[in-house]
Amino acid sequence: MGRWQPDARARLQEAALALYGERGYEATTVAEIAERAGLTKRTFFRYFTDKREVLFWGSELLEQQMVAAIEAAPASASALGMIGAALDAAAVRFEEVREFAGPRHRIITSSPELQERELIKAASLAAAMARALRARRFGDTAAVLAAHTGTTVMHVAFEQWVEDPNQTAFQQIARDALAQLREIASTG
Amino acid sequence: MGRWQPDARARLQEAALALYGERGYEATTVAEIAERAGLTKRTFFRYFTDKREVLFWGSELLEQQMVAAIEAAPASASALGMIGAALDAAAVRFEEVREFAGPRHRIITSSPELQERELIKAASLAAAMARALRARRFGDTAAVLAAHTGTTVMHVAFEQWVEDPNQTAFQQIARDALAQLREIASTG
DNA sequence: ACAAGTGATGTCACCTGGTGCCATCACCAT
DNA sequence: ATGGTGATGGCACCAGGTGACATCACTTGT
Repeated sequence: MGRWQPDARARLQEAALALYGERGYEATTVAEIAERAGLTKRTFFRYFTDKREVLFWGSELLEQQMVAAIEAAPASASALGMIGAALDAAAVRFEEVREFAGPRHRIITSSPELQERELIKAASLAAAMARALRARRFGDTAAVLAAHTGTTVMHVAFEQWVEDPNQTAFQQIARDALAQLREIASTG
Repeated sequence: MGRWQPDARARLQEAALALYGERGYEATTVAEIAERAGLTKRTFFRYFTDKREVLFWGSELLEQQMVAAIEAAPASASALGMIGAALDAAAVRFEEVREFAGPRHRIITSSPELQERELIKAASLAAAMARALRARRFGDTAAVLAAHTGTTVMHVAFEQWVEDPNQTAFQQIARDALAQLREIASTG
């Protein structure tokens, strides 16, 4: 056994998720989170750049996997086809963390500050996918539009998925949403 | 003449825009902004809820005008057609403030904190447009997707517009972008 | 004309998020 | 033993943000 309790980061995440859920995000203090994890405020800020970031650890991984899906898509695929592949990749990740998705989503929804952070993560994801699409030889505007469309579809699908009593697979919900988008874009 | 200098809000906005531009957003203190406007930190926070909001005054107006455009669109229009009408309305507003658009945009681009705020304003706008589309009898998912697509197109067009040496009209750039979206959504 | 009221501002104390700097302390390599 | 090394604690400090109260010029009712 090491000289400190292991997994300080994970302990901080758990403590934060619990306290944010119990008292609300704003009513929770960083000092309280740290104390619950057996650490100090100062140490909290060594693991997370701010009070919000503790809820968004792992978003780079999702980004990487979705980008990888675009890079691996067949050359014959359209821009939105590649976005579909990226959404399939996201589905895998989401199903892995389904257990925490609900509480985490409710916390984020309850705080504008946290929604802002979620939005900028989505924007970062969109930018990464846009770069990947450009690398697949799509035009600049087309790449950006398709990428942002992808995150929009992802969010719409996510909200349906996280509140779905039937536990429908994310992949299916996302595919339906993407199909609906194609429909409204081509109609009229 | 009143007992206080008039237009406190406008003075604070000007001071903030100037200081953010000169020293950068993070290096500027609310107390400095207030001092430059001949006021106090406390008064700044009576006009703006936080240090970021001073750059986003008037976003509700844009929202209202775009929503109004959707409400006024012909019943025969498609969802994206109504979004197009909303973008035309946005174009009017943007041309009015073209003078400040460039500096303001550069400041926002330079700070993640400000980008977060801009993103949540866009999300609010999208939600408002989605409500308007639902009122026009579009389905839930279609309304949300079309609305978010609209803000995406708006942002893509805005970036091209604000940096365009030819001063092309926003309306034209936005219409082109929307047409491109329709293309990528229908191809493949 | 005088008193009471009103509304924008100032003042002050305070809390919390966030950071820089240095101390500590267990373990590890030589 | 001796000297790193790396995660942590402690402390001082700044800035954003808020609540409570004071001020002060002008307005309104009588």
